[in-house]
Amino acid sequence: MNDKKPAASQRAGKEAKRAVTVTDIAQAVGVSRATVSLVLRGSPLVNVDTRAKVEAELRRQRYVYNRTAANLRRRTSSSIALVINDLSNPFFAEFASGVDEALGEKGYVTLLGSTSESPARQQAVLSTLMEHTPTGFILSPAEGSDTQALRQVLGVNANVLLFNRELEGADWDFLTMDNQNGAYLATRHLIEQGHRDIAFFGGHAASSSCHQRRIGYQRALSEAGLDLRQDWLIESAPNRLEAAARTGELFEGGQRPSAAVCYNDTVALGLMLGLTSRGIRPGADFAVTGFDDISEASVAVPPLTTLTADPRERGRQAASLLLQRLDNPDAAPMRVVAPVQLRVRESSAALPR
Amino acid sequence: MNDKKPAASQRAGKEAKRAVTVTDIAQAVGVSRATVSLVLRGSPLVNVDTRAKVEAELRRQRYVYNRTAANLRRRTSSSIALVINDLSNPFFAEFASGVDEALGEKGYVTLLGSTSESPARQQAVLSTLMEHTPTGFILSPAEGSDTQALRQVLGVNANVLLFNRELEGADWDFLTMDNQNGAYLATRHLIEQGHRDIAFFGGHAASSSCHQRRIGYQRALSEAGLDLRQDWLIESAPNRLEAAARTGELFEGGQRPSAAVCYNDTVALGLMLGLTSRGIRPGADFAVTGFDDISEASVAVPPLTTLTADPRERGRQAASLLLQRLDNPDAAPMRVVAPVQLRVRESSAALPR
DNA sequence: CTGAAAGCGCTTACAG
DNA sequence: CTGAAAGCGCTTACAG
Repeated sequence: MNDKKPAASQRAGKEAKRAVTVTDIAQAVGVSRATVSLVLRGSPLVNVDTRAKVEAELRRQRYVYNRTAANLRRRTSSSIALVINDLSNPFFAEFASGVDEALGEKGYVTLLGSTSESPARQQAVLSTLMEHTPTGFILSPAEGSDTQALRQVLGVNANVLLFNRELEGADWDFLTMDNQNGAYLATRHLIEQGHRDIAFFGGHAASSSCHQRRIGYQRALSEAGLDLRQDWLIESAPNRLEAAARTGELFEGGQRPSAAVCYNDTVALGLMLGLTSRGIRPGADFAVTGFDDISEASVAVPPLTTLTADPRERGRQAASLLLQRLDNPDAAPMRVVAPVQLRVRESSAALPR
Repeated sequence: MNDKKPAASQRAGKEAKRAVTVTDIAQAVGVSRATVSLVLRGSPLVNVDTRAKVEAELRRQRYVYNRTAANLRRRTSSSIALVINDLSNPFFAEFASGVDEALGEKGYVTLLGSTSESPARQQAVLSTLMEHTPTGFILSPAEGSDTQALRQVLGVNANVLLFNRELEGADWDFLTMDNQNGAYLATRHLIEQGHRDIAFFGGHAASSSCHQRRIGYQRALSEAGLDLRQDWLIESAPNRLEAAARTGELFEGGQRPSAAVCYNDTVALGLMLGLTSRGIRPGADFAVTGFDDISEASVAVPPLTTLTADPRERGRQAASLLLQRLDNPDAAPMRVVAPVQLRVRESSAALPR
């Protein structure tokens, strides 16, 4: 039990008006509660007339099915918990929207949780959600999550689908963008535009997605016979402010890059800010690519070349993978890599020589 | 009961591993279930030693509190339903984020629902959510919602907070941006920039927020001694595409406006697109203002002058208002107007004469 | 085809 | 301070 949290309030009214129950309906019609229950669950066993009478009474009394009670008795659940870092990130908002949509179609309700990238809050949120007995979890783990601690709070046999961030030693299902290929595509695109001095900008090297993206970047470089320079691997928290602040690090060495593959769109937008404030025009003097295709990417100045993963569709996919898992609890963990497409815009134009 | 929806799956494993219950703990320790329950709920009645033994056993068996069972018995609920049109709208995503954050702090869990602006889907979603017995609803109604139908599905004594869209004949609590004052501020700002021919562009006149905004617009005009022209009141669905398509309607009359107060940012962004495609440069040849300050507003070309309402803070406020209502079910309906601030950017520059 | 009984996991008077 | 009993609203064998 969670001892920090107070709450849980009485239903409206001093003396909570009792809701209409199967008992009320049964009495009114003159049948047993079992019969009412069978009608509710659409059993074919019930006599047509009995069914009709019960259904009429159900409507008359405006009966509302109490699914939580039914779930308790049946030892099932009709909810799924969706836990993400931050709904105000448009990528995750789209994702959440897709999850909720797909779950709703299957009769599940979505329990929401957000962690603000804090592993501690994540533990607290998951623990609270567990008390509501969701059938499963769709979790985009906070950076720095501890797999052990997660397993602890989620229990051994929980149905969990990890999204976006891989976890050391976790044997849960995992859905990820094709980070490596995405960064590869972006880098190759820049090379095709004539760039030879290309940095990789932003993200935390420790995070699995940043790691994957750097590998793709590296692969494209080496395929083109270009050297990888350690001083052009620049880390930054994935927010605009820090990215802008770290812009200078690109130009500290003797040789200066003419382009940067950025960890994601937010970082790329920050970098463009940083460039502009130095009098370097993104898209004209310096090429930039992002990752995610958030809605701001297309309206940025210049519009941002990026990789699109269709987050809403990823959400639907995540939901569907989790539901598959429910039907098949003993199957081996799945690892699904969703494809990613390059969206070329003006931020990655060829530079005049 | 909802007859369209199937679903609700067994817990993991062919034969669902029984979860650890108070009974298990009670047996292991050699006390009654009542005592375990008292320990769980932190009752001071329990002997210190007994408590310690129970708590140790709770940890040892990794007991997880089943709050849904407790809620059933106590006739309470610890969830609140949040129903919005579209999570992928950044304004609502921020709002949802604030709601969830504030509810979480009070020990509530958020049930998510989205309607895609469809009243029919809204009914279905609300009906499903009702079966999960949430304590209350935070609802941003779909356009064209039927108050009667809503009251029907939500029941008489439901705790409901309406957000953003007023509903004819509804006596639920209502939280709204200051639409009227916002549009007034935007219009006055354009007048101060030297504009005298100002249109109001976008939104459905039937929607309450559009209606309010038009009133504010009108008030600013009349204060400045400017005439209201019916042909400069142009409707458009609040999406970018339709707004862009309707751009032409601004220039059909003899006299052409030099500026437009737009229903919201999305419409303004669409209008800017429409202007550009006609060779009219927004911010240089034609001034534009929006409403909402979505994240794209600041990175648009040119950056969009708009009204900011701090949607995350509105979310927190909505949560807090609903919780107030729970404590005070018999108070009169509240009507709360949240202030709105003008954010001046380049899209509303003074035009060269 | 229908009903009586037991039970999901918890809590709450009521005794003692 | 602790336990026995009843019950939240539902469902599920089991009889008949």
